[in-house]
Amino acid sequence: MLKGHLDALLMATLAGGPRHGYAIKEALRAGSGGRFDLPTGTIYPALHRLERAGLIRGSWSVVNGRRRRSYQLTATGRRALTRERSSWREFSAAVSALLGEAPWPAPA
Amino acid sequence: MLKGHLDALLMATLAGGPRHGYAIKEALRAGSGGRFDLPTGTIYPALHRLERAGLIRGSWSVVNGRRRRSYQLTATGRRALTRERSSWREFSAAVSALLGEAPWPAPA
DNA sequence: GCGGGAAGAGTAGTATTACTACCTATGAGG
DNA sequence: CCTCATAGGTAGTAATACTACTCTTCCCGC
Repeated sequence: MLKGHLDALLMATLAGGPRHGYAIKEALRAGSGGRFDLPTGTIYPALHRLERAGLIRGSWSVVNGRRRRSYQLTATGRRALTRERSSWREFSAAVSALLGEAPWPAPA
Repeated sequence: MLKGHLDALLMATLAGGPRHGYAIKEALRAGSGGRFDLPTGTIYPALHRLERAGLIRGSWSVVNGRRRRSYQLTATGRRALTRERSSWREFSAAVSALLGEAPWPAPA
């Protein structure tokens, strides 16, 4: 369960240049040390969602007789990724603080 | 949007001792610097869910003519919180790494 | 004595999300 | 020929956090 941060991760894989869907899946798996080995049923619908939202743009090509859909970040997507990054930093800092061992004074 | 980590946060507020629902809400708001100011429509159903799952136990009391439901962690809940903490550490480390500025080599 | 806000608990219904389970096709290697 | 990896996809489901509301009591200001 990626709990709402999937979009950011997908966009992050595209920050270095276009990739096709399957390569995104592999990049996510490799980059997370195998922790995020997402089923295609998670990846593809999410990509379609991002495309509908105008954050990424896809285009068909054929490589070795296999059709591929390559995605790249749009300008909007790039801005969204920046926002997502800082929002993640804030969010994770807050959660980490709250989850820390001793932040909760004994209630009155 | 707390994206699946709400349960862990709720349980964390109870790690220092029992609290009633509204106090949990306030603790979360204060402890997050106002970032997690959750509506009661998020808090209460989540507490009921945790209670049904046996992770927390609630009991009614009356203070100043107002009825209160105080919750405390069960033994199971305490173990679950420990697991959630380490799962969060793993998860957030992985996401932070993937979201970092330069982890994505230009695709072939 | 009255209105409004804070304390306190709750429900109903909704939108989104990531999931399982499936289907299709090609190329390479045994 | 068969299977695996590559590559893309859909349908349907369960869970989750949300909005929007209800109900009550206490306290403070006017």
